Amino acid sequence: MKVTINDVAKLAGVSMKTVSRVINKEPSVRKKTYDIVMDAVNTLNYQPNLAARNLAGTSSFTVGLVYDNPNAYYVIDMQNGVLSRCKEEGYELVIHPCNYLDGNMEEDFKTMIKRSRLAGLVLTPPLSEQNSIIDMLDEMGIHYVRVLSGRPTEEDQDTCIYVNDYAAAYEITSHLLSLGHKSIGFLCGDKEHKSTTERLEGYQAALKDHSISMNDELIYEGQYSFESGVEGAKALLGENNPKNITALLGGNDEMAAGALFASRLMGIEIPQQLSITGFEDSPFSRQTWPKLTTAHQANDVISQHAARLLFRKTRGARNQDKDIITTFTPSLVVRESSGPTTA
Amino acid sequence: MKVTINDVAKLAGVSMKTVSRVINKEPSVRKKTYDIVMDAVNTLNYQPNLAARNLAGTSSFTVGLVYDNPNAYYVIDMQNGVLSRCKEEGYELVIHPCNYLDGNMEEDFKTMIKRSRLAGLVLTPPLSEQNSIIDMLDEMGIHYVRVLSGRPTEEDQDTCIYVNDYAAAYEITSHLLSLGHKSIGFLCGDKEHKSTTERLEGYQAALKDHSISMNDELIYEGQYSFESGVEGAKALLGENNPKNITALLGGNDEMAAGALFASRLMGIEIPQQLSITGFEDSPFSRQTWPKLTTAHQANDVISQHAARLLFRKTRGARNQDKDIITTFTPSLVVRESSGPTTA
DNA sequence: TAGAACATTGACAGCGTTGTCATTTTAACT
DNA sequence: AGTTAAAATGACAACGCTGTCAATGTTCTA
Repeated sequence: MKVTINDVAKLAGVSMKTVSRVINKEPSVRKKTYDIVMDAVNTLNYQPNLAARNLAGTSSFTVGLVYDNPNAYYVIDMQNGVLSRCKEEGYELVIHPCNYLDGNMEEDFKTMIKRSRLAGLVLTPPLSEQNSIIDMLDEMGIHYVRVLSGRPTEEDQDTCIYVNDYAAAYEITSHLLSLGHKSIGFLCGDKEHKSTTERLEGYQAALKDHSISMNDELIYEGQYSFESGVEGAKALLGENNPKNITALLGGNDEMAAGALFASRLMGIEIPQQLSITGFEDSPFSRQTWPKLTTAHQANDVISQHAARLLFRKTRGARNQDKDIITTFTPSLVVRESSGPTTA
Repeated sequence: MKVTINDVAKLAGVSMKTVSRVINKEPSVRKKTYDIVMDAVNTLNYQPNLAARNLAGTSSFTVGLVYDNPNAYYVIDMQNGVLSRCKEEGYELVIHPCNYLDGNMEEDFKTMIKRSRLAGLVLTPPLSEQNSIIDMLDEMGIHYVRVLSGRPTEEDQDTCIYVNDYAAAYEITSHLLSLGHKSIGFLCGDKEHKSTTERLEGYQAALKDHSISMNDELIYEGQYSFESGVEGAKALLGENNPKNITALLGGNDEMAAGALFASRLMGIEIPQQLSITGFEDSPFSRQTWPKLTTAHQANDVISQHAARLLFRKTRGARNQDKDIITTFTPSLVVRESSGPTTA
């Protein structure tokens, strides 16, 4: 019933070490031997036992995905991406949600690592931006790949996957500008997040390039939540929209949805009286009314590349994956929540 | 740096087997010995190595969570619930998203099980309802716990956690009835899902108890998706709402949101002209406008109990967790999408 | 064609636990 | 106190694999 490396070895007529070499794709196995062994592997439908591999080897076959993110869509996408690569490479994934504010994060990490020695970690924002965590991991000698907001200029392409929020925000803002909007509000997330400052700078750069003067009063800092989107829209639009805002950039889809909600309460027609845009293209940007214009962020693809990058680091010479993309730029998706100014 | 069971044994002045007994909470360890060992465990901050335990032991310390569900909120909640129990009990979780239509599910399962022998599986709908899968698992001798839609009458309380959708639908429908609605439409999911028939029967029972005659034309079968909610509302409400529908029961929040969207397109005011209710109380039932009246389903708690049930089965005598709840009834949450009939 | 250099394979220990079974200690009886 | 049963502990192999290093095969050089 249970087939081990020995069974394969016996059937192939080689030592178990040779089978081990084959399944680990080690060099210096004759092509012919390789084929014989693979035949045996296939006829027996052999699956190497992960526990044994992790115990015996110096390297491990489990990777961790660490996140502290309230956005279910985001987490699922990241998870699926990493998982799909793991499956292909025979790794297993242990997920590790955590709460940065908990404080005992360090202990938490250590426990996780002791329990199952890890090949490496995929870190997602906002954890991936926390220097204290990075330092800790470096100190512990743990491999990791960070997914974070940034631009191609930042060249740590061995451990980072960048999401170019700057460019995406620039594009969305340009879209709004080309529609004729001049007074564009920005509902940003909290400034602790790198994505917030990146998106903000993209927004500002676009305005500048279109010779529109900046106005800090058009910027509202929230927390990337639906509620703060509601609050932000109320704050910015005020009683009678004194700032003559005709478009609102949501820091993410949730905030945009919140703004949509608030507009409704205030009796504002979207997009006739106000354009609203989101960010990320999560499923519910398609489930609002009207549907949100947003920037599509391919989280599943991003996380797949993050996993590939991790495997490349982890397995050194055995894996020279060359086609890893390390910078992703979310792309504009125009839907019904944005339109030309009527003014 | 790396502390093993031997280090603990040495410090405690006992054999490693005794330490093993202590960390596994085996009986027949003297209280005094137990304390000494635990002290050593704590001062050394010992964490048993999972790979070694899985390899050496007959039982395993990893559980699997299997799902084929497009709802990110649901999956995350289930995951977190199971994970929190795993953490407490020292288990690790491997998640296994799958696509039932893929066909090669069986192979898939077998591979997963071979790679890391599993203590057991937590199955979520719709997989948990698939008899072919259950049979397969029984045949393979794999422990599992199923989370599925059902009522207390069904008494497989050793392997099943029931979500009483029937009662919840009854309650929601009653809520609508008490508001004065008489012609209530139902946007149900596809009938393949047990939750669909359960919710449908609850709806029908409530109507019956209020002496309202049934009308199959008030029922639209969709797929639990936003889009099918849109379609359903259009179909039911038609050109001029010929059926005089004043309330619409969504099979889940997404369908309700879809119905909300469609109503908007048709210029129908919610809740003045039409009440709409959801099911599940997922985050976006709070992010629609108006917010959805729905039935709160505590998925995280449900999955925690599922995990506990699994552990009880798995560890037999060593674990006699008695406070496991095996039936959960989602509870009505009244928000702004439902109101009295104006007719 | 001998010998060196290199490529390929194998024997065996060891990874950190748990299971088995033997041994020692304690408790419970005459 | 002496015996016996039961409880508590320990010694050691085994889990299925990989790392190390030695052994064998192959190819190349002169």
